[in-house]
Amino acid sequence: MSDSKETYKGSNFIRNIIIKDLEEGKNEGRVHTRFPPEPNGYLHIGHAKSICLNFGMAEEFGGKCNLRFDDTNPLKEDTEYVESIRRDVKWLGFDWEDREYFASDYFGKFYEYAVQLVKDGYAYVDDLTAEEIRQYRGSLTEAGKESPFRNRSAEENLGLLERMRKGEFKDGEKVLRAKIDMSSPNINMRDPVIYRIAHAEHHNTGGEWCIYPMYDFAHGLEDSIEGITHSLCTLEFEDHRPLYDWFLEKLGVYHPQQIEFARLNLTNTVMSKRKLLKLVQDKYVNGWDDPRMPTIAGLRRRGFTPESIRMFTDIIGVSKSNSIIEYSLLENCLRDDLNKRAHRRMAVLDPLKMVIVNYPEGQEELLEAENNPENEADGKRMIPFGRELYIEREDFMENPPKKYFRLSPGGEIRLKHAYYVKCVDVIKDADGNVTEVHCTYDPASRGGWTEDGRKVKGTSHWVSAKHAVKCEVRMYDNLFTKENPDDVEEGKDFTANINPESLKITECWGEPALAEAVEFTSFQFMRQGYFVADPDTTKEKPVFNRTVSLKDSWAKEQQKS
RNA sequence: AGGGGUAUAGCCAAAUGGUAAGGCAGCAGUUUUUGGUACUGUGUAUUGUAGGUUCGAAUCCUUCUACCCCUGCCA
Repeated sequence: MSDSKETYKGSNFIRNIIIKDLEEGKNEGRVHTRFPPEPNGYLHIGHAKSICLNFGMAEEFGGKCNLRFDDTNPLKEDTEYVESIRRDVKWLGFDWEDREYFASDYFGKFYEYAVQLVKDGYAYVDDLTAEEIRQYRGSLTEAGKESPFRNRSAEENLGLLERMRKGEFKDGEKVLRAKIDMSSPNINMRDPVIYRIAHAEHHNTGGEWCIYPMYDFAHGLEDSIEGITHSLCTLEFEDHRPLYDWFLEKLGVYHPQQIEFARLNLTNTVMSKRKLLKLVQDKYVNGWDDPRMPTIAGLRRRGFTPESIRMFTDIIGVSKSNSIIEYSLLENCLRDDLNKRAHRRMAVLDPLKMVIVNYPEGQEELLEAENNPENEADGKRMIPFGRELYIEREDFMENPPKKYFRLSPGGEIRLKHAYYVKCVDVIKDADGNVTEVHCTYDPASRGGWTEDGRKVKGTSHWVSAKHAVKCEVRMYDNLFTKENPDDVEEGKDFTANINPESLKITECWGEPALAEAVEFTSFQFMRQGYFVADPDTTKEKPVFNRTVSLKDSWAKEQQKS
């Protein structure tokens, strides 16, 4: 799974650290990572970066990578998300074998740790309200002040904690806090809450608990419990690290090494779970797997392949500087992969009728076409040809500009896999719009080639009018018009930048084989782009999503003038 | 003087004191039965700024600047 992929992998600071650790014999030569999502939303391309990094490092150094659900907040989590996360990680091509864990597996252990902290005088039960705790915390520039409940005895705290656990208090009535330093310049160290009361059903533990650990308490400890050697996380947790270190040290347990890296940002894309949730809930898109979403499920439905996403994460590298990757780089990786694998088909999106005037009426023939010029093993198929065809409207111009080498009056082009045709007449309607082009074909050019070495520069795709199947085509574009979707006027949010033309539903006329397309199969519609059969597809009504267009140097050429 | 980070070409990014890799984009070509693909060539980078140390600095020291993150009983 990693031959050509290797060439994209550059050096990065995390790999360098691991190599050094290995050389120094740390962790008995083990490399053990983990991917720790909270099951409160669908995974997106940013998570893919983390997944590829964590599983990739483990694989590269003969180590292991756990899948662990960080489900410490029952109010936000759901098994629907657990299932989608499993599916997405698997689809990306990674295997956590039997190492699927949940933070909730460790609730008992966390509680013991909390008791130990209380006994050792490192944690206390606080009666302050949430609002009061906030006020007592101080600000970025001012120290906080200590809670009046901060100096309760260990015995009293122990009793209170036990009663919290038994459900004797209401939500928010009390919390357990770490006793650290209310004047620390690092706000995370100002006696952070480590347990809160929530009489809520947990997706995994049901009604067993009514107190739940905070992420900051759980995270370092679960890594410790699992024997994680390299705990890779994003930059915003950098100043939480001293807190994790504090718990680990006070509890005297195994200490994983946390290394922070920069999140992935993409142009014309929002990545935060909050914003993605809003897009789904407010119906700006049709669900988490809408092909315009940067979710793994969305990308999959759009026609992305796991290989292309992995190639992308290899190419972009890993560092600590905030960066924004051009979306086109992702598309490039996709094209690169699909070019090698997608079978070619012909489909006409904007049809113009072509009549081959010297082709006998009623005659039909089958012409041979390779499925993929990049791979002979993909075989061939037969395509019906007849007197009446459809070609792409933009492949004909009555008064062509310079450098245009498609069809024009008197000109000759090649119909891909078929014949050379010469335009002999143009039919128009009353308004002067071209409705048909009449051509003659050269029978000696069968297959799209002649022995006389004649130069025919233009090649058009086509479809037999009689045999073509009508398909629905969903043309997707960026969901946001601006590179930075958050670039909005005062008082507006990112939804103001949603591209009103991010989805255009239209139809195309495809060669007959397209009616048989199986969902999630990608094709290159020749000279157009890559398209994938949507799950909505049926034999009666095939449905394709445009994954990405082909590069179009002619369009670029035209833009210059 | 709150704390923590980051600055290398349009976008990423390597280089750990030895004289600035690579990819993408752009530009110019070659090949081509996809204006696709493939291939070739192509960048005066004052390495954010100003100093310093050194035979030698993107790397070490100091100054300044810009940007990102942190005041959830979210993760």
